Amino acid sequence: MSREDLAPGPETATETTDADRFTNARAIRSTALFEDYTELIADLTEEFGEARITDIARRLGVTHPTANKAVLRLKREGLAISRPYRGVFLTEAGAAMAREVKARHRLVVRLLIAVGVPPEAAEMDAEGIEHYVSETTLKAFEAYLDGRG
Amino acid sequence: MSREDLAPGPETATETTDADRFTNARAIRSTALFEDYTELIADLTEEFGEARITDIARRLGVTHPTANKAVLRLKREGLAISRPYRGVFLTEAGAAMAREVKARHRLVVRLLIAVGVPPEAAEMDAEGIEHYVSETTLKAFEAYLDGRG
DNA sequence: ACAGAAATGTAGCCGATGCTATATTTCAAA
DNA sequence: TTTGAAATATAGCATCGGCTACATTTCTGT
Ligand SMILES: [Mn+2]
Ligand SMILES: [Mn+2]
Ligand SMILES: [Mn+2]
Ligand SMILES: [Mn+2]
Repeated sequence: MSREDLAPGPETATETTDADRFTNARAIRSTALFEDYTELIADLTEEFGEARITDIARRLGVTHPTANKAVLRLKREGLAISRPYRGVFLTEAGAAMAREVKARHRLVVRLLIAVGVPPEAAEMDAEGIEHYVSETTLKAFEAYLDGRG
Repeated sequence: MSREDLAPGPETATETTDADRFTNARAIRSTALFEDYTELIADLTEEFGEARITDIARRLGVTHPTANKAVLRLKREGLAISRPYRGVFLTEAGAAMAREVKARHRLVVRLLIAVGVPPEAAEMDAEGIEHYVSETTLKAFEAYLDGRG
């Protein structure tokens, strides 16, 4: 008797397994860093006209070699461009990601605050939560926030 | 003129910086895997009396060498114990983490559903979100859920 | 009791993401 | 214009968390 035989339940065609959920979370984890970088580069570009490696590193709380290496990956993925010893800029794809992430970030913060989370904690937790909020959940957040003025 | 001089604002003694938030998220990211493992090992132990590597791997959607290596790290951190070719068991510390994580998991799912997220999406997203919900936010979720019966 | 199947373990590869230490380049002050 | 400081780049190290391939041990059916 194998374990799959235990507690079979009346499962139909499609069913979300534990593995599906964990696999989904792993996939998201691998893109979360890019999301944070693009969002940050967009912010810095708006503030200063460009995103310098030093500023990226300081805002993220990492050393500049770490930021530099991450930017190399961003460039490799077509999300950013830069010339040696100069600022980093987003490509259209990178800018699109930044817009999408920023919208998600703000919505998550708003939702958290709406259900009673103190703003400081909302901002703190949102930095991690934002990456795991699906399109479906995002819509639900919007609907919830709309339905209260 | 350095950039710290720009937009200084009337900041007082303690202020949460962007770096603080990202550093917090990175710290959590490094413990999230342990949280999933301990929660899962607790589940399997309850269901089957022990947690076998094969079952852990299948539920997580990874290969068994991956699960095996993770369990080695769990043991190194004092969260689990096991003998060769035998099941994995949580230490008291591991069991405590499992209880804490499971409570957080359930509360996040309940909150998401309460604000209108479809149960399927709530379960999916919670697998990632759960790790980033602070104690403060957790309390707020509880208060919110209490105040609606 | 044994053989084959299943489970577990180990070796070794890879990329991501952090770090320190050390070049190299650019910027800014004298 | 020079030169020291700041910024950037690169080299090299470590750990984590995935994988495949292969070895070993345990379990199971005959
Ligand atoms: Mn983030
Ligand atoms: Mn963000
Ligand atoms: Mn999880
Ligand atoms: Mn969970």
